[in-house]
Amino acid sequence: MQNQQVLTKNQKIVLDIIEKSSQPLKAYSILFDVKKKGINAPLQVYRALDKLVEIGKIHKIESRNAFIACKNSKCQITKATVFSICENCEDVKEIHDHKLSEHLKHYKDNKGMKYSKYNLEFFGLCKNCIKN
Amino acid sequence: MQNQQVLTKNQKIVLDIIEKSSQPLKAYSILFDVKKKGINAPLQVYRALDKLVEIGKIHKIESRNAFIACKNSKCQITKATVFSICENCEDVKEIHDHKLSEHLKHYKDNKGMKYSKYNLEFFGLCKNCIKN
DNA sequence: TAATATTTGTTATAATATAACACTATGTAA
DNA sequence: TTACATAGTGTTATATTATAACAAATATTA
Ligand SMILES: [Zn+2]
Ligand SMILES: [Zn+2]
Ligand SMILES: [Zn+2]
Ligand SMILES: [Zn+2]
Repeated sequence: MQNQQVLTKNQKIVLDIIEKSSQPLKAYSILFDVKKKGINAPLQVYRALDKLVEIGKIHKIESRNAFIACKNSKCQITKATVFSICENCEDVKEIHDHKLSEHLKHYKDNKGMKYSKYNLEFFGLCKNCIKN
Repeated sequence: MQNQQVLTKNQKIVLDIIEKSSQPLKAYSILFDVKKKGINAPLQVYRALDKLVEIGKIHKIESRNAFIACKNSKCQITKATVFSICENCEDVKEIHDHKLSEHLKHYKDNKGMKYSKYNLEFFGLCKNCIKN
């Protein structure tokens, strides 16, 4: 199974740092953090990121050019991602809503397109930022 | 009403070129095209793009860093966008599906977030690319 | 073993986007 | 009309994000 494959050294280092963060990290901030572990160049980070996205260990938040770890085994297979993003504090959370994902997974347009993947990003204000 | 406001010279030039294209355009390709009209620098393009996105005349395809004209008056207000993207030929279409957008518009998570906007991108293969 | 594919390390560079600042046009209100 | 505020412009410089190209090292498989 793809998401159980063995990771290489660089992939492990990069994944580790993303998993330790509750919030999305940017490629060059990851690079900065992993320099002490022997990763020196952007490409080394981007290559690891590409692979980790491909196997579903992390997701890219497209509107933010940032990467967050996935904690749900299901979207690793379906490539179906939903995020909520606070436009004030930039807090990002992955949403796992079975009903919503079923709805989207089975969505068919009238153009005959065959979908294999989707990405949905909700924007707004989180509970904290509404109060303040 | 916001989407009927008068556009400035640069905004018109940039909008014009995006509206003439059926497919999303990238900022620097827009810049290249509008140089003959007196726009010389990236910032002039990006400022026009920002404004046009803000008033809903165009949308940004986040996963592609590209901009496409909106032909639907409704998403100019709601900032609710859905796109289908062919991963083979890169054909992009905006989807206007009332049922889907109602479903998303009224979506509530259990975190107390208040959403004002969403962007959904479907990826797959278009009719043509499936055949070939 | 040899062949094959994948990953790595490295330098250089491409592509995307914003900061800062002086200036200009436009609208609003004394 | 003048004063002020707001938004847009033109420009140079720079920041941020991402990939090309190539040689060397490592892992996979036959
Ligand atoms: Zn996930
Ligand atoms: Zn917030
Ligand atoms: Zn639209
Ligand atoms: Zn296609």
